[in-house]
Amino acid sequence: MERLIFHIDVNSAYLSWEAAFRLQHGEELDLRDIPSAVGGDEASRHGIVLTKSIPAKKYGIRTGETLYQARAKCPELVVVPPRYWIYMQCSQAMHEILMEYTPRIQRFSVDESFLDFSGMKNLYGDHMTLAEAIKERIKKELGFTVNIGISENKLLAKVASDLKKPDRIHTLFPEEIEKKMWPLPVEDLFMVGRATSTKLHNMNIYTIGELAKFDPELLRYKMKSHGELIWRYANGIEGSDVRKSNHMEMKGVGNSTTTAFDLEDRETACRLLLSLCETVGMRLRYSGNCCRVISISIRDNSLATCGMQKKIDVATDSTRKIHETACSLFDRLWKGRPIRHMGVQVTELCSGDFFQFSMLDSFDYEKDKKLNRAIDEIRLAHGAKAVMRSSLLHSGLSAMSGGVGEEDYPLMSSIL
DNA sequence: TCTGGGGTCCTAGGACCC
DNA sequence: TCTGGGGTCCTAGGACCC
Repeated sequence: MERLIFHIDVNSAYLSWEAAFRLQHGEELDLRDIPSAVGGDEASRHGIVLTKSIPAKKYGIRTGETLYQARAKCPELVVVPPRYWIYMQCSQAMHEILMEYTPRIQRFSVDESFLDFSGMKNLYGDHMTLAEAIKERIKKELGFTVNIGISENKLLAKVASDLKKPDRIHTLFPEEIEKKMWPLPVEDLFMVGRATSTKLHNMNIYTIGELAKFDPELLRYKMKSHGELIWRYANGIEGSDVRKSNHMEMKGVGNSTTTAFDLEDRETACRLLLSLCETVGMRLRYSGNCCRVISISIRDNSLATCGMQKKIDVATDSTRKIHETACSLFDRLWKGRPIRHMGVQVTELCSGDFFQFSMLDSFDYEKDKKLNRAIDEIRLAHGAKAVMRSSLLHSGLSAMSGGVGEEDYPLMSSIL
């Protein structure tokens, strides 16, 4: 059957949402019209550009660079802090509009979705008219613009939505590949990042077209399966389904944070690990999973990162068990350098729906399970700060660490 | 070019088994 | 004891995405 895939991409998502929210609340200035950026707090060492406005882009400001560097390029840059709960609501509101058009939606990220309109021609007619209707409705009802890419598969639709911004609709059907996609620089291709583009340049490949016409055997030899993958992408070959993502099939859960100041002693480090483990443990239980592998990562003040993982004998969803393992990993991994950043990840998930028991462990699983469940319920109802480990009191660390920088961030909002 | 946080997948080396 | 080979598991690290 002939396939018809849309890729919807919010233009400068965080910044657009921030701007729309401010306008709705009486602010005169539209952040999208001036050089502006959403950025983290520099005092706590989170000072990077998360999203920039189109006028800011004209100054050469790039996502991910430090606010210090950004201001060097544009001294009058207006920087606003992120407010993630607003973005979640905007994302959800857009999703609800999209759902009116088709249930076949894959939320690819907070600001990107794939829609499958295959075999619905009788229902919607011309794809350009349909895309126009969706785009205008989002603009009118929610106050922000999107790009829509249209093609026969997800890869081409995604490349299409990236062509020219903002507020645009592009098609990229197979017969258009040569004209619209092949002249683009290779780094514009999905899955060609910095390391790959360097390798490709060394092979004298600079455009997607040059990659498409290159010998796939040689690419395979030099870059393994990834070489073959990007060769297929360059030729527009991709066939994955638009499928609903549900959190039951997550592969892992993690939480990491950069601390406001370097950590120099084990006690404080293990307390931070506890805070991270609280978040990971709760998300893990919320997803209905247990994990079999626990890992930590440490970035020191020289920005060197290292990690270590351990496979445990019995799958667990216990915050305490995760924390015990994390601390033992820390003791093996840490060489004493001041710590800038730490993370906890759990992987190899399996259903949490079975009885955990180990003769070798005196720890009372049933008691711990009840405790975790009770704490989770209180936090869902009253927020992360409602319950706090006594060891974290007066430590300057949050009860639950998280990337949002907001103590009262509503946990597990409707998204994902 | 030195900064965030949340993910996924792949690869290579070592241990261990047959 | 040495040499050869195949398979799996575990772990560290890299690359990519948003």
